[in-house]
Amino acid sequence: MNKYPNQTPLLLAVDCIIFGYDGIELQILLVKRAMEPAKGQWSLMGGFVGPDENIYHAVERVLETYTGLKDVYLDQFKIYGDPKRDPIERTASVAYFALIDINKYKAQINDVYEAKWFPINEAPELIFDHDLMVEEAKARLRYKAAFHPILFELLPKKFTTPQLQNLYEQVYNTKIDNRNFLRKLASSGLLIKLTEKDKSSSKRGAFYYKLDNTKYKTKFQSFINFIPNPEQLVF
Amino acid sequence: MNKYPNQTPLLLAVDCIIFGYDGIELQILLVKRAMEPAKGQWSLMGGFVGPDENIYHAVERVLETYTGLKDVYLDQFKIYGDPKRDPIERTASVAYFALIDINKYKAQINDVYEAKWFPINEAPELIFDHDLMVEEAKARLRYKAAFHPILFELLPKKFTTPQLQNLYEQVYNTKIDNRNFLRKLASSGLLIKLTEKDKSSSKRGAFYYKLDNTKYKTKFQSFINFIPNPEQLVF
DNA sequence: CCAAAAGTGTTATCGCTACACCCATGA
DNA sequence: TCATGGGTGTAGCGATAACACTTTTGG
Repeated sequence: MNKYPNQTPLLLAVDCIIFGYDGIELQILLVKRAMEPAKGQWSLMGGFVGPDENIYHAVERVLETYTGLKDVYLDQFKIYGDPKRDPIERTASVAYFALIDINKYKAQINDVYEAKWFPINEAPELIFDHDLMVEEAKARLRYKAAFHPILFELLPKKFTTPQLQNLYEQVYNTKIDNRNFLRKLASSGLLIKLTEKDKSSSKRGAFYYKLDNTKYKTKFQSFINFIPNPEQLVF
Repeated sequence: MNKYPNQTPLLLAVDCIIFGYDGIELQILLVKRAMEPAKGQWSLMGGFVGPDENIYHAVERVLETYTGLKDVYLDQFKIYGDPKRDPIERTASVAYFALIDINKYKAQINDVYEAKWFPINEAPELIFDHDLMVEEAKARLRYKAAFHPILFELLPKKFTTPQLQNLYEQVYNTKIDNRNFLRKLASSGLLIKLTEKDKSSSKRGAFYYKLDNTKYKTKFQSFINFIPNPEQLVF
């Protein structure tokens, strides 16, 4: 077939900012880059979009390759296209943030890739513009999580409300009044209380909850304000 | 310099969904495509990202070429990358929606391009996946405008509150109680009342207002809920 | 004087925030 | 028994939504 004349093509890639939560801190998953340039330096997980492959498929493939996970929550938040961002060849990169259950990942650890979780504030310097991507991904995560219950994606099937509250506190770097938080949570109707308790972090134990998946799906589009005074959020 | 081996490059383009408001309806600006394929069919305004050109620069260039306008409100909302979306050659397209003052555009009319404003619900069928882009741009516009005062970008320097309310009603396809609307508007502090009246749409006349640009900038990041019950918005 | 659009107040409800103490348990 | 983290209630405030009539004026 004919082509458009006089146009300069470029490479298209995807990069993932993969967030996880270990019950204490928000983490990101990084990998040691396996190819030149910058081989051996820390980087986001990414890959080129293949011929005949659509972009979403490419991210899913990259994620599965590096983490073994499918059906992960993914949010395409920006494309980075500075002509000089990759010194080897012009490459535009579609950035996604992913939210995964860190425990599911652990089960799949794959030592082919040198991958490592880092607490969000202790991550090493990354190649190219990946540090910028991480910053912007964090901002977008905050923005979106202020109104949509996406942070549940970071938790295991069974979790406790203190865990959940701590997660919100980590993401927003703030203290939340736990009575108000639990009231909002209850009124959201998203949680189902289980009879079992988690005794690992206190003597009294905290009840496990699970997501009400039906309500989760129907309420996902709703704006639920889990964060006090979200006016300051940058987007 | 060396290149990445075995990667297939593609073309990168930008497409703009340009919204305008004539005081009555929300409109989009379309153009008759000047090249094959689909020459002569209606299309969004777009163009290829040049070598050594960053993406944002490309949109700005495209917008200025077609509308004569600079410094337009632009929001990059998605990249469309289906391998078959352009039948000639694989092209990924970064979609932006733009909000412009339709009067400024009129002053710049440029008959080199066959461009035409269409009421949003009376637009013709578009090429490729442009209809999908328009639908998704509308959804994003609604989403964002529910919390950020971006719709002011569609109005001329001087405007009346009935015009503004009608704009919100058009965008959300709903009736808004005007006492509540005006109260929210007043409490936002974004408007400065002028002494002049617009008599064009009523005998009594409606006061003109202008934006308080300082407050607009500081409040832009704030969430201002101009729409009752925004819970249903899709994003 | 009348039609047509602009402009104006009140009330009830709801959701949010601030705030401090008791409970359960293992060690 | 005590240290630790889990869990609970209330009151005041502010924002929202529902609701209808008066004002202005050109024709």
